[in-house]
Amino acid sequence: MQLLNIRQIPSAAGPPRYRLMMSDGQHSWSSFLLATQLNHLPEDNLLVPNCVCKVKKTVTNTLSDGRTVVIVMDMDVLQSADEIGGKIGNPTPYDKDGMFQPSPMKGSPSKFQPSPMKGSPSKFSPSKFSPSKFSPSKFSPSKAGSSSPDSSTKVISIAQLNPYQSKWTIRARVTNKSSIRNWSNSKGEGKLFSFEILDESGEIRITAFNKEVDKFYTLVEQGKVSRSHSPISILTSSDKSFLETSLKNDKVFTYCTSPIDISSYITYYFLLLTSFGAYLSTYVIGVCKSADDVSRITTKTSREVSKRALNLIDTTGKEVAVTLWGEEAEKFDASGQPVVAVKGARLSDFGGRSLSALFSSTVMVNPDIPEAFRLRAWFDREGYAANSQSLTETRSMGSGARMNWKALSDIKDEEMGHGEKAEYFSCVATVVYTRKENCLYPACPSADCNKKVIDQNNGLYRCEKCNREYPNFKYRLLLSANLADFGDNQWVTFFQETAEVLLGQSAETLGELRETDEAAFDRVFQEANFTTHIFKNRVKLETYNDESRVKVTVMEVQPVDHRDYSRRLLSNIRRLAR
DNA sequence: CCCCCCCC
Repeated sequence: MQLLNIRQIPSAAGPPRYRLMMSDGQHSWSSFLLATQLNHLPEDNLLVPNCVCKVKKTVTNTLSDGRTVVIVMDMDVLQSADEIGGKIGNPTPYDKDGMFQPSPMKGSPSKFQPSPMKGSPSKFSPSKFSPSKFSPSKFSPSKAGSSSPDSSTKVISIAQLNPYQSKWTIRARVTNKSSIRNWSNSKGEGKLFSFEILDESGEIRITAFNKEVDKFYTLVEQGKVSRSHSPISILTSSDKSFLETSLKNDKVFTYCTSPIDISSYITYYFLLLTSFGAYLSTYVIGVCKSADDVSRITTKTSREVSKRALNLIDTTGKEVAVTLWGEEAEKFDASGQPVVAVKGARLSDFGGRSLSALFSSTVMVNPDIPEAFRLRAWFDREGYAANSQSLTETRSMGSGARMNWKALSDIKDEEMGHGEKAEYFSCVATVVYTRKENCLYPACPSADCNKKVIDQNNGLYRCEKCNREYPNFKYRLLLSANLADFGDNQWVTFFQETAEVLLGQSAETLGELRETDEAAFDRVFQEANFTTHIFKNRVKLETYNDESRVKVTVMEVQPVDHRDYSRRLLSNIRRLAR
């Protein structure tokens, strides 16, 4: 097995894990290595991309979503990376900016089986990994002029690119090479071409300007021919943008002699698991649980553009907002909660963590890849009901996204509202009684005062709060009603706005009806009876004259999404059946 | 160094 890629999987609980991408030249597979097992590898500093490993012991776990995870319990490193990749890599441990911290050398050479091919044993002596080797001076720009990929260069995957590593090597395959383009503007003129490189973790665009066009254009053309699984190695320094990095004159661009198979498609990682760390470019796949309506915004340069945010959720229970732009935002159809894969979205820190699709991003709806089918199955079975934790905080969330679903019996059983603060919950319930008597009261007509006015019986109405009399009043609703669900019933109060939604009439209309057409007035209440809604409520224990009672106020009335409701019920059944 | 992708 050849180790193609190693990356640490952050986890809140339990030991850190490393995700290994292995290949035997024909197929590749991924597995996990527990950090505790790393310590059992005497030469774990050699466990770097491109090394050859012998996997000796594995255990297999089946996750709740049906996926099988292979955990490597014991393995040997048989060949170092530089023996395989020739000039590409050396057995260099990742530094702190990589994912992988070398543990102190415990040098048990007996376990390490040196390759019979070549390479002096001294190469693997502890001194090779002495701290001085990784001192900052080694990575200083002055050293960057070196024309061959020196041994200090880390071989990393594209997805591991981050702004804190100054020097790295990527083994990748060239795709999408452009032709040479000339430009001319106020800042000057020149020529450029760009191409993309791809490895098992991701893609990145590289641009060459002017002199570098002359130097690299032909070379990269050859890289394109290497589609037949002969990846190239690129050594370059990072510049400020990792999404589009450029080739520098003094950097080397060579071919890899080893027959490593880098496939032509991208593996979509379930990056929602993490908070994305330092990654700038992301490859995510998730179920589009919800999406905003498309909206038009005006940019700083006063251009109008369409945007739409999607909320993607994955099996980790994490959720993240991805913003689409322009035509992509307009034509996106969120119906049916499709699986969406986004290639190369930019990570933004808006709302904590959010993603923004770029010009160069690809958005795929229901892509034909195994991960998409797994996600679909997971979501339809249980994911829809998962209480996802969003990495993106938006203002509209708060009460909106987080539903505290309760049955009416829970109000008593859980003594809701007995604490210092009011509690909020949502329920699906049916109106079984509306108390139409005294549901309307004459209120102060001034804008923000809703105080009940006193009829002075002289055509004037007095407001105690405003301390003045008015020739008119406005009707306001204060409706008492009884809600029931399968287990209990509960008296609740609707104020103006929620009562109007429930009754489907404005307070003003109702006031008129009550005076002019009592039958029609009654009908409004009859029609509201035995209707079922989602009610969002506030519960608080209130005390009047030594008597305490729980008061439930309806804050919002919404129609029932039966699909969502049914799924939640099914999920509850499954949970309770365990 | 070209293009750039935006807003809350």
